Amino acid sequence: MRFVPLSRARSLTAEVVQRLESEIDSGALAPGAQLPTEQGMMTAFGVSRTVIREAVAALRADGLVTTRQGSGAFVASDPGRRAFRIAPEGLGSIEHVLHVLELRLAVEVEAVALASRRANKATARGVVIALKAFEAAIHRNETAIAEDFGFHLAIAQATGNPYFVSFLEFLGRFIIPRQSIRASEMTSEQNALYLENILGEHRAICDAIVAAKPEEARDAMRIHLGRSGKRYRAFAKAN
Amino acid sequence: MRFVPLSRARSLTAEVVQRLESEIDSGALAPGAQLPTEQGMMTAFGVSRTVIREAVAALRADGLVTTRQGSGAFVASDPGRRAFRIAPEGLGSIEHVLHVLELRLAVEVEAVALASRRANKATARGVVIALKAFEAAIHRNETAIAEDFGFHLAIAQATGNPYFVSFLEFLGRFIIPRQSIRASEMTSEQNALYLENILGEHRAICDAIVAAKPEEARDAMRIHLGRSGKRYRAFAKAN
DNA sequence: GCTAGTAAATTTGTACGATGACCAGACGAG
DNA sequence: CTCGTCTGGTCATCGTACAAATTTACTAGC
Repeated sequence: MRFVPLSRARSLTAEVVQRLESEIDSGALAPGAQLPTEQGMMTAFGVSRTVIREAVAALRADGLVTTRQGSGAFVASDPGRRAFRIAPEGLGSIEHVLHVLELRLAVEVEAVALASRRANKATARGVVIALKAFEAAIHRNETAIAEDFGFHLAIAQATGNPYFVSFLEFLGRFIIPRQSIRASEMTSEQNALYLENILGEHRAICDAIVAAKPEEARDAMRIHLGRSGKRYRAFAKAN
Repeated sequence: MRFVPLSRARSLTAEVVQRLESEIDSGALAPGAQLPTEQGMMTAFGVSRTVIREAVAALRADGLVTTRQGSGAFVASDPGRRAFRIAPEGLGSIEHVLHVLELRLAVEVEAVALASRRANKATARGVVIALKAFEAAIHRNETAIAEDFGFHLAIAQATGNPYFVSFLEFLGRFIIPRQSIRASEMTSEQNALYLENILGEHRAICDAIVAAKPEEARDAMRIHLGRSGKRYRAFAKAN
């Protein structure tokens, strides 16, 4: 018998947030429309002003509403502020991790092609330096997780498109923690071999970038991340 | 002369939120660590409890902290909950819009390849239906914006990877409003011609998917979105 | 009638105090 | 050592009050 968390007894604030969110999503509260006044919501939901204000503060943090003192609270007319999230609930499953990896592959394969075409001296140098840092960390017999990610980040920087950088930083939070297992579950020799493989793949990518060969870079990145997926799958099966 | 909002006169809540955010980002408050108590923060910041509670509610909505009644407020140990945002400030500039389009291209080019390989009967049918809906809207002489986006969404659905769907839905909010100009600025004939071009590109993509030819699909999508970028650039220059 | 200026009403922002629910640790009985 | 009980601390919710900003209504003047 497994005990489920028994209905959580969600807080009033969370309740109000969800109600208002669904009102906005359903279009009952159109963009630009004014929300009921705090007094109105107090009576409508039957809660205190504190709860209403915290709920509105949460929605404001999410970018769904804006408030103006003396005027009221309004549904954000700029629909852009809403955020992209990856629910951490399903992240335990192998399937979800691979799905995230697939999204990352899509972005990085294109990023490396852009980097090949557009890298200038400084950004290309950044990629080379990141590769060397990765190599040095391996030779110091470390897990080199940060350096690994740093290499990918350097590529994103070389695209000249800031969104690639921030998106990769965002996804990195989901990929990296999984990798951290590799230190605990492998012998030192296994780890070294594993990292040497990755280093070779990284080197191929780096060469393609400095040679300004987008198609080769694309292929190299696709191979690299494809193998990462295989490695993760094999690891997950082993546990 | 453009009047800037002169020092913003930010609310106390926003101030506290930013302070706490930087504390967390800098690592002064490590993941899992307990925040000061509400009383402590009240005296530390010199504000009332209302402000503190609203600030914490905002951070909680952002996923940075979790609160437990009777225990305290803690920095979220799961770093994954943080969201990916696109700041709407720079979105007026052409450059930023093209950068977003570039990110979208990366995701969609891969998505259409995955769809070609993995589409089953139902999802492939969804793509075809979306294409027909787009065509019908054009023949009804509409702007067909929703149907256009619907076609791309159907492809994302055909990948079987839910993250492609949600990410495209997220990006759609940034792309679509820009397109909406096309209705206001064009004559009916211009619009019809414009849409016929897009329809042809969509059809090529759809054909590649049902024929299960990933590489052709990739190329078709790359051409399609590449031209979208050109169209937007031309439009922006004209204004 | 129209405009400018002022006053009042409305609404959000902030402050303060009080009570209940919940949690963690101390303490003692068995 | 294990199990209740107690106690202090903390968040959740409630209520009231005032400040600040905006909107609306009104009034005087032309």
